[in-house]
Amino acid sequence: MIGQMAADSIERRSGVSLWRQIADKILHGIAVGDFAENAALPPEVALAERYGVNRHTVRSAISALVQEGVLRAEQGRGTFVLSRKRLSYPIGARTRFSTGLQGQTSERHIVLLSSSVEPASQRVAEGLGLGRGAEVIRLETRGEADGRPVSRAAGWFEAKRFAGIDKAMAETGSITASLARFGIDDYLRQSTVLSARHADAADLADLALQPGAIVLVTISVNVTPDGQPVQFSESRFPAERVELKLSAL
Amino acid sequence: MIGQMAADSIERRSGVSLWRQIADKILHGIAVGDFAENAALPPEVALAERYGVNRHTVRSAISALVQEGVLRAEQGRGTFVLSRKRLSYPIGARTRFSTGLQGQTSERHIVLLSSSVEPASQRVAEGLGLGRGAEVIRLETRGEADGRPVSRAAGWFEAKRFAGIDKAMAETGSITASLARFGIDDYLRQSTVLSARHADAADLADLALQPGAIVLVTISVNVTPDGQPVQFSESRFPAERVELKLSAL
DNA sequence: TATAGTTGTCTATATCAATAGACAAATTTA
DNA sequence: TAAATTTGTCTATTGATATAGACAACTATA
Repeated sequence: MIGQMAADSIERRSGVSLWRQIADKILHGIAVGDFAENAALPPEVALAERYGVNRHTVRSAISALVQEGVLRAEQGRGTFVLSRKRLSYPIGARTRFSTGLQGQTSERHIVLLSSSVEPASQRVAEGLGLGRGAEVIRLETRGEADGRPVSRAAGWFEAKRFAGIDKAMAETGSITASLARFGIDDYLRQSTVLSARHADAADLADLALQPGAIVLVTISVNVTPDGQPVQFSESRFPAERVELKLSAL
Repeated sequence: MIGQMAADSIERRSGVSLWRQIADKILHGIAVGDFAENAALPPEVALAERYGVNRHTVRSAISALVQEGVLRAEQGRGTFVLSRKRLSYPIGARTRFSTGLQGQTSERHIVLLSSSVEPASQRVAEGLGLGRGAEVIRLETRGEADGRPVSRAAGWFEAKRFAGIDKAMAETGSITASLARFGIDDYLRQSTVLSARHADAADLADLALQPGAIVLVTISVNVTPDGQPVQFSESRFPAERVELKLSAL
């Protein structure tokens, strides 16, 4: 009934090239299970017919994905799917990076990219319940799982209360552990706003993405159990590697 | 510290044309407040310099956005921002279309696009706790607010139990009201999985989007208060018009 | 009424994206 | 070994993208 079979939803003159659209389709196909992992992709001619384009266009798409490390092409044999399943990142009342990915990866950790002190912007001040321009500490971090970047986040904390959290973060590699040093042994997610956009230059660099990739963006506020704001943050997830699982919270 | 100033993160040879990237940037600028609503955009030459491209490239981006109804260009005067803010669609334990958008729009409703009976696919069967291939009713709907499409959803219901829900839906224009006819006066969201991708042909048509647009995708299961699965659904939201607000649930 | 600032249109050129066809190179199968 | 299948490379052509420059048309302002 639904889902046209062949010549499947390719848009011309859209500002997005056909090879990029087909690369995205293949990625989606892998994520959804149409193309099994470690198995061969259909041959180039078959894909070309399926999507209603020239074989060379399919080749462009494939070569981009080979470049990204998703596929491996072998002359005479076929093209094989390498990439792992998308991680399912749970978001709930007690959202924690490491515990959330337990069972899906053998290893994960957070890297502190940079830290700085700055006056709070409008939205940060609102989120943390501070006066406009109050000093805040900003931590730029990257989450990695099995060696692949899976998130990139900026977190803001009131500078007065959390002086030294950058050091704690560098040492522990954990937000939860760092906050514990300031007497916060539990915190809850108060709000989360979600959107999506194309990756910008910084995303591409930090998340090892190819131009045109999509990132999921969450903006959230964490509070203590009695409702006191602790952390305002904006996180970016590469849509091709991560999906967000909104758990009952 | 962060965010380069000029020649700001435009990617060449990415498979996404420069005019499309700049159009996306302008949309983002409007959403974030860099470009105020009802005010003039910077002149074309200024934008061209800012993004490090030719004036004609900026013009292509602007003309696409004029086509989308986001901007209005007036010869001799300038180019003006028309579009409304993105709607904030709340997702929580009791996610309801109409009540969720109350206060943000003066009018909203759901249109039933089509309905059919089909054997349950793997994921639908799992979501509803049915045997593979059990008959399910599928409702294709579109959510509209103030005359603009803001969502597009497919919902699946066990055919045996909800025979006639398509008629109920057509008459009431509400999932909640339709389920009430089957004795379900409350239901909760059990799970939600979120992802994002480029809009496909059907999305473009049903949501009145331009090629290259991004859609947020949620896959969710609704259950009765005692945990009995009622509805499995996949919803698509145009990222340029809607953000998802994950409320405490 | 000039003048400056802005969008609109035109021509020209170079590069990227997509199609088309032919054949080579490597692998698997009969 | 021979044939069939599949990826890799090459040439050629067309249309979309992007740059460049010049000037027209319209608006607001000094």
